[in-house]
Amino acid sequence: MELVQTQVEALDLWRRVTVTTVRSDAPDLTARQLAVLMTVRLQPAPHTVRGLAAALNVGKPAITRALDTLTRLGFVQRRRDPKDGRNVFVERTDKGDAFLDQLGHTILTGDAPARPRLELAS
Amino acid sequence: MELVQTQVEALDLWRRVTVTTVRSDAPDLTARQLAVLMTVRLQPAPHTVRGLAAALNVGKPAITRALDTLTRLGFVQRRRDPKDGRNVFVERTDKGDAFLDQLGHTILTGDAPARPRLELAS
DNA sequence: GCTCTTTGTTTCGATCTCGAATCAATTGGC
DNA sequence: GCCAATTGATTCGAGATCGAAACAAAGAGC
Repeated sequence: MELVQTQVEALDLWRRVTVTTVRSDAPDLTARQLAVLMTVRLQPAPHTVRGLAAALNVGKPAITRALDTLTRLGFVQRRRDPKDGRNVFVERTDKGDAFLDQLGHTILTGDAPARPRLELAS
Repeated sequence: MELVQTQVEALDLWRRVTVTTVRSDAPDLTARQLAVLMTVRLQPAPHTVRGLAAALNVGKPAITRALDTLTRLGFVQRRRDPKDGRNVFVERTDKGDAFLDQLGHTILTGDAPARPRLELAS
């Protein structure tokens, strides 16, 4: 059960996932924002603004702005380094993890995200 | 040789490709722009503004703007329907195909795009 | 021929992002 | 203690994008 073998299959997988995210009501993240979010989730901690800027080859202000957006969405959180007050650690959140889990599910299965429409029902 | 099996592997594949595109000097396309470009490339022709808007579940002005950007980049081209002057067909270009081929290569291999830095050398 | 419908584009104000430069806060060297 | 270096945030003007509404052009129906 191979998910992708050829280049066309790889591109079509990317297309299906991209179209699904565009169609969904989930927030449309920039490539940079998504790269930050996934790096924080999948790469070993700790993550600093400087480190993320170096990893993504962009300026620090770009990281700060991406973190502003991701924090506003509740997908990551900032925490001051108690040892060195200049550093800011970027940490995962449950909401960010849920967003990425949904994306992973879409990549694997091609399904649109299960709609959390009834969250107020309980 | 399975490329992705688990959700974490799928997400990490997405992360590597996203980070590679962010780091590269290739134009950063919006998710919508990329969805339009891939749909034009991978789905059967013809493609109209209205059809793309329906497929991606966005308004027609959003498609027009995405086409403006993609046309400016030379990644797609517009052509009037000779049979019905109201329709605009969106067609592939060599440059758009090359961009997507590079993306497909990155997805399959994880490699950064081969730099076309020496194109003036010949 | 005239009107209604369809298709794609443009305008509008608001919001967001960008890179470069500047700023504020903290730490380290001496 | 004091000054330079480091880190992250902020400002600035320019440019891009957004959704909704208004618009222009072409075709369809009668």
